[in-house]
Amino acid sequence: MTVAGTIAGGPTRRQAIVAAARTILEGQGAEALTMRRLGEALGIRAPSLYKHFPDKDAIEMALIEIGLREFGAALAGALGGEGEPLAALGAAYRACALAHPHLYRLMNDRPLPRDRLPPEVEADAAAPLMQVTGSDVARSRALWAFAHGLVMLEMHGRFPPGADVEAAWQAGIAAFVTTQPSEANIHACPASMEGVRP
Amino acid sequence: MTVAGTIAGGPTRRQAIVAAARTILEGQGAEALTMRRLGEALGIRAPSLYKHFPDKDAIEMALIEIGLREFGAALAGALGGEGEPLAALGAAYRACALAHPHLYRLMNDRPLPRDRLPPEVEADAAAPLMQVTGSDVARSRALWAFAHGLVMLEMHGRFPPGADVEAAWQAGIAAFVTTQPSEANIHACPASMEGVRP
DNA sequence: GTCTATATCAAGATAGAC
DNA sequence: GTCTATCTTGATATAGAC
Repeated sequence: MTVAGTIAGGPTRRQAIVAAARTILEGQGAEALTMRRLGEALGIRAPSLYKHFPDKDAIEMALIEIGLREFGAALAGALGGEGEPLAALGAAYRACALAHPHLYRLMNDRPLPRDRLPPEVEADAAAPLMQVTGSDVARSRALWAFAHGLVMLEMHGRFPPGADVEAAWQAGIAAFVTTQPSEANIHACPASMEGVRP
Repeated sequence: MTVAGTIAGGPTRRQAIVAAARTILEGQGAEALTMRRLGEALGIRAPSLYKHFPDKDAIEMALIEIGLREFGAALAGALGGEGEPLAALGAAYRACALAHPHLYRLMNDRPLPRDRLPPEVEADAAAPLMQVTGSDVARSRALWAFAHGLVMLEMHGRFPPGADVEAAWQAGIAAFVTTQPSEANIHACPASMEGVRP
């Protein structure tokens, strides 16, 4: 009964490969994640990796899946505390993205190959964004766009040195808070939300 | 008196190269813009290009400069008409970006090498974003982030097929309109705005 | 200003032995 | 499951002749 990655007794070879891939990605960026370097980090040759993954994309997809799960969990956790939910969500989004910029870009700054991803992963990651708007899809998408755009601009250094990025976050969050449809909806979670993604 | 690109009598060789580079970029994407293909499009060999530009980056910078000028002009034009300025600006931003997605990404989805760009170009392109908020820098940055984020998500197909992206634009624009500091400021253009970029 | 020839480097992936 | 050897492809850029 050795289903890959599900039993105790040390990490699977696959898991070790994914862990090493993540270290390279987060430390040196997506361009540095090559099959040769990945093999080197594991003490094996690049061709050996193909005994565990069919191609490089499969390794990247494993990273994307992990990233989406962690990111979604962090956002969900931010909604658990007290304080303005929108502000808390925004702060968590920013902190999480900036803490893992290369992983964030791998997840969110390119087309998502949905057919190579377990079906619930994407919607689960997006659930907190739906929750905070009371499942107002258009507002969730607008909010996601704001957060994603600000994170990307900040990552790429598109604001002048010394710019008050925090003030920009507050200005945007304030805009979305002010137009909230109703307080009552904020924590509502209709059954129809399952499977919905922004 | 044949200053490059400033006199009548047909395009400079440099200009022809940039024009061909733009055609490739817009038609096939940034990855397709290689020195070999660019030479091929012009009927010459790749090494000959180095007689006109020091390296590939210089050609890309020329494209970025053109793109920023055109984009800024389009945004400024959108503010000239009647109707809600924020809505007009948003619509122009989206239309312009989606009409030239590869050029847009070259301009906005990566770090901007400011030292290889004439100093006024970036601020000029951003001026309409400053104008529409009455030079509220934080709000301008938040607005830019929203527009940039939504455009990027749409370009990458991050919304489900059939998603109402237009509704997301309206939801975001509505949020920013509602929190406008004051109607009077919208068309104000203080002298201190020159050189300011979001 | 264009050419040919070449340097340099690096990527993903496969074949087949062990 | 790992290895070596190799295929295939493609990139930027330079040297030097014409």
